[in-house]
Amino acid sequence: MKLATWNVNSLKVRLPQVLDWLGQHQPDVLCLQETKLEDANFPADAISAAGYRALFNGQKTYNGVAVLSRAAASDAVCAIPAFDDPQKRVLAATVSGVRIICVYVPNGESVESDKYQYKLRWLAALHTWLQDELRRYPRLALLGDFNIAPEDRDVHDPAAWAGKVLCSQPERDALNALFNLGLQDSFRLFEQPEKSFTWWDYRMNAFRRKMGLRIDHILLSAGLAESCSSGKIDTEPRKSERPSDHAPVIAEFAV
DNA sequence: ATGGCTTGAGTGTCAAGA
Repeated sequence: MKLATWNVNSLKVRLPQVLDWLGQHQPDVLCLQETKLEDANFPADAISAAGYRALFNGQKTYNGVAVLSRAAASDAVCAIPAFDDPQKRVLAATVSGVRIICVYVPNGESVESDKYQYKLRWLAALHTWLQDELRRYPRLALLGDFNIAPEDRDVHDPAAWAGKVLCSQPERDALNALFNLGLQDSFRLFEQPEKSFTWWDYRMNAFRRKMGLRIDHILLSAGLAESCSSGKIDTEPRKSERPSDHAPVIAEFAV
């Protein structure tokens, strides 16, 4: 089974690239973040014509997530239970016996911001919910834009980013708490090149200068991680005209 | 230099991203 996640930064703008990518890579599941579309405007017909079913949970202007799958998806959940949040950042569903949880973790803005406190509360609620989900679905994948670089090797300039949002210790502690539930970072199950990132600022030619962060992840429960055969980042779409600032992340495992 | 791009909303210019 091939899973992928991609923060597209507007599905309206990136739809041609997403359709092209689906055709090239043929994933079983593609999770999208920052679709920035109300559900009424979701391009369901174009996705369907490409051979994919779609679940979507969106809003105008900001946020918005979707799960595209070749096989049918069931038991969809569109929010973290018992966490009141108007922002559309979560979509869970079961595909071919695997629980897929697509997340767009809040950015946080800066460690001094109220949005940072919201991010930490959001991550604590996600952790609580995942304890339940893992009990119900031992074969589980948590995919998305986490807005957290797990370690200094996931940061182009660790000294400059030390303690800053996306790299701060409370954020890394929250991510480690997810690892402590038994989830594993599929990318780190394999030997990887140095300076492997998933996001580069649009400004200052950051992509060309390899000034990025690895903040998009595919976490696998033990049952899936043990049969994982590949974990990688596809930087090709970041080189195209009008790219998303994020690259797709891919993980494969035997079913 | 708190900027630099990109998107959406909306038609002037700002919020938000990371």
